[in-house]
Parts: sequence; C-alpha cells; structure tokens
Amino acid sequence: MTVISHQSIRQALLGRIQSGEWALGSRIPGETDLATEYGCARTTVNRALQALADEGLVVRKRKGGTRVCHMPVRQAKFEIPILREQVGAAGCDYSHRLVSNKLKLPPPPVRSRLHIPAGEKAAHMQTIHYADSRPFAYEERWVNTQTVPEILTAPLDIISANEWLVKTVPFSSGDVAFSAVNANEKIATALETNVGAAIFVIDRTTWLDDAFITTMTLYYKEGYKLHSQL
Amino acid sequence: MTVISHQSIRQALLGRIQSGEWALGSRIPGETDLATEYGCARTTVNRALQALADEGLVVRKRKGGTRVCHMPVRQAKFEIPILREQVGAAGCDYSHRLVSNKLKLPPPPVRSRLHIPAGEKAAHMQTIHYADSRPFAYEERWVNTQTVPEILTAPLDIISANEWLVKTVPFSSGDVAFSAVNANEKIATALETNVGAAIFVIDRTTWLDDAFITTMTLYYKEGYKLHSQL
DNA sequence: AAAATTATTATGTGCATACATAATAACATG
DNA sequence: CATGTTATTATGTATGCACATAATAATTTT
Repeated sequence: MTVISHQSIRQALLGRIQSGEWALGSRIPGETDLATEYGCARTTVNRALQALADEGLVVRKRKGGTRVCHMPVRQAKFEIPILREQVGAAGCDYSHRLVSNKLKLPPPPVRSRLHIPAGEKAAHMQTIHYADSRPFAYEERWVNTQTVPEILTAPLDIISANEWLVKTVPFSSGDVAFSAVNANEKIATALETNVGAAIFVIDRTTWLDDAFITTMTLYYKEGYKLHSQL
Repeated sequence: MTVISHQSIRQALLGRIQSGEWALGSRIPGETDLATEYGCARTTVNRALQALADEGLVVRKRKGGTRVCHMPVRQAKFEIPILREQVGAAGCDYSHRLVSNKLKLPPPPVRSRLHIPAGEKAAHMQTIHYADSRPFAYEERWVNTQTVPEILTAPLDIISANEWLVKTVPFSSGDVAFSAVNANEKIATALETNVGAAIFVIDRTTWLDDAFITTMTLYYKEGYKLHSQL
C-alpha cells in the first residue's frame, strides 16, 4: 500500500464500526491485537484510535480498553465566516459602512459578558456590511476599551472593527451562539428588509486568557444559510 | 514538570503565537530547533505542532516550514444536539408525537438530495418533540426506503425516527445547515406559536458511503439558541 | 535565458522500546 | 465481610532512529 498506514488503519477501523461488526458500546480489540492483525506497530494503531476518539466515535479508558461510543453524537466543525471572504467567495464586492461609533455605558448584559466594572464606558459600534452595495449583514458590537484601548484610535471607517480586531488580537478564545429573531425596526432598516423578517443571528464573545475583548451580534440578511459538514 | 510534555509544549507555542512573539504569517523555528530549545525529541514537538495545525493556528509545509496562519479563522466545533438529551439536560421530560407517517412521492429537492429515482416513493414523517408536554421542535423528515427499508416496520410512535436511525445506522456522514425562517401556518400550529415568528432551522442530510439515508428539517421553538465554543 | 535536472531541507510517517498512569481485578487482612 | 493492599492490564506518552515526501534552491543542460 502506498497510502499512509495510520490513516488507512483509521479508515479500516471506521469501516468495521460503521458496518456494525463492532456494535454500539461494545469493546473492540486492544491496540496490541490490532497491531498484530494489521501488521504494524502499536504506536500506529494508537494514533488511529486516538483520531477516532477525537472525533467522538470511540471512547478509550485505561485498562478499560476502547469501546465504540454508544451514543454517537457526531460533531460538526465549521469555520466562523469572515464577512469579507464570505462575500468575496460569492463573487461580490465587499464594503462596509460604520453607522455609529460611540463611547458609552454598556447595558448590564453586555457589561457582565465583558466583565466591565459598573460606571465604566465601552466602545459601541454599528456596522453594515455590503455585498455589491446591497446590505448583507448588520453588526452591533461592544469593545472593552480597558483591554483594547487602541480601538479608540483605529480607523474603523477604513478597516472594519472585526478585521481590525482579528489583526490586532488574533487567536483569542470565544464562544458563539446561533439563533433566529424577527427583524425590528432598526435591523429591518439596516438590512433593507421588512420588520418581522426572520433573521439569522450569530452572537459572539471573545477573550484572551482573562481579558475580555469584545461581544458582537451579527444579523444576517434574510435567507442566509450557514453550511457545515459532519 | 509533571504535566504532559507534548501538551505543555503546545501550550507554550500557543502562548508565543498569542503574545505576538511570532507575528501573523511569519515563520517559526523548525522542529529540530524547538526540540533543542525545549529539551525534548523532535517527535514531541512535531506532535504539538500538528495539533496546532489541526486547530488551524499554524500552516505547515514540507520544506517551507511552519508559519503562523495569517488569516486566523478559528473553527467552532459543536455537537449536533440529540433532542432527548437536550430536553433532559434542561431538566424537562422528553416526549414526542408522530403526527403523520406516509409513503409518498418526494418533491424534487428532496428527491435529488436523497438520490431517489423519479417515480419512486419515500417515507415521509412529521414529528413534534415536547419538553414537559410543551412543543420544543417540529421535525419534517424523508427517509430513503431503498437504503433503509426497515424504517417501514419500525415502531415510530414509541421511538422517534431520529433515534431509530441513530441506533440503526449510526456513524453516517452528513451535512448540516442553519438558517432562520418565519413560521408558516403549519409550523406555527405545531409549535403553538404565531405565524411569522422567527424560527431557528437545522437542515440535515445523512448518508453512509454511497447510500443516502435521510434528510430532515428541524424547526425549533422561537427563542432557541445553539451554543458552541471556539 | 529558458528548461530540465539534481541537491537540499523541513515536515510526515513508521517502528521498537521504555516507562507512566488510571482503572480494574485479585488478594489479603483486620 | 468489609476494607485496604497489591498485581494486572490497556492505554498514554516520550524517545531515537530511519526513511519518505513535497517544496524549494542550486545546478546543469539545451
């Protein structure tokens, strides 16, 4: 075989799981046995099994051995889209407009999400993102000026806050949430759609270690779909 | 150090990336150098770097070396929720009601998604999922009876089609899409909400190798949020 | 100078070995 | 019989080595 052994073994094992040869929750042969069977080193089998474990297909326990996951929750992995790329990929021209950019007191939910002390202000900005000069998404963002004071002097009319943050504080951690809301007056106006339209929403908060950076809500033009494999 | 070396090295490297010591897109030292620096084998550094590459933080090329990803698209990973678990986790009782279950001609979009020949029928079922006897999600599903004929005799009033499929054809591949729609009459009735309400939607199609199994649309009760880390 | 060939380099992979560690089973002890 | 102690076992990790491979750089050939 010219193929890579640990990957083809992973594939072989996956096949035996999918075919039902090893039932849900059942224990599969030990690494040593499999190594003998496939004629390779235990290391190689180990690597294949770890990969399957990472994907949530098997559960491994010391001494307990490896067993097929009895509750196969396949996990979907998808890339948080970057608007410019997303628009570009669709063959459209990307642009954005900073509607407002003020320093003011954040409402309690935002304050707690960004761990901002009471009475402290934060940067609030509203941006409309366009694809070929048609609104594509509306962004509402709060930035913690204690952790990222440089945002105050950034040229946000030229580079969007999102991109500025990606360049300035890349590799931050965060959490995301997806939901749907009916467009209110403000959203409908920004996206040039009707009040009440079903809008796909992404909420996102990011931080770096203990420093909370930004929280953002992104309202997509109606009809938007986010795709992913699993 | 009592900690595991390849993980702590991964952590150390991550720190150097996050701190900006290695700028976006810049090349980082080779495995051999890093191994010397951290006083470990190249294999160990390799493992740490591969992990970072899997997470999309660095890009590795043979001969080209390893460089910090210049366009850091962090990918979110999340588990496709299983309704029963989801409801149970919220401390509610799960139940479901099979509203209809018929064999009929699928509409063209469904037919092509499941690769069903023209003129061939497929199983169509509508299910309402409840949390504490309040509607939680409404499911509309088509099952390819050529690949999974057993579905026709499954007791779908007792076990939901979803769970039956998970048990019968686990570990299938698939794709997912998220979107938002306004509730129409049918959805509104099923979810006991108003027509026009913003509904979070999950579309999902699954297959095993070449065999297309099922396609499903899940309409969540308004206000639902799907969370994830990144 | 353009194109084809060869060397170099950094990562990719596999293997044998050794030892660590968590979970369990077997055993002994009060 | 309950309980604490000691094997046993399967996975987890690290290492040194060898060789494969892709991408680039250097060289030669046309």
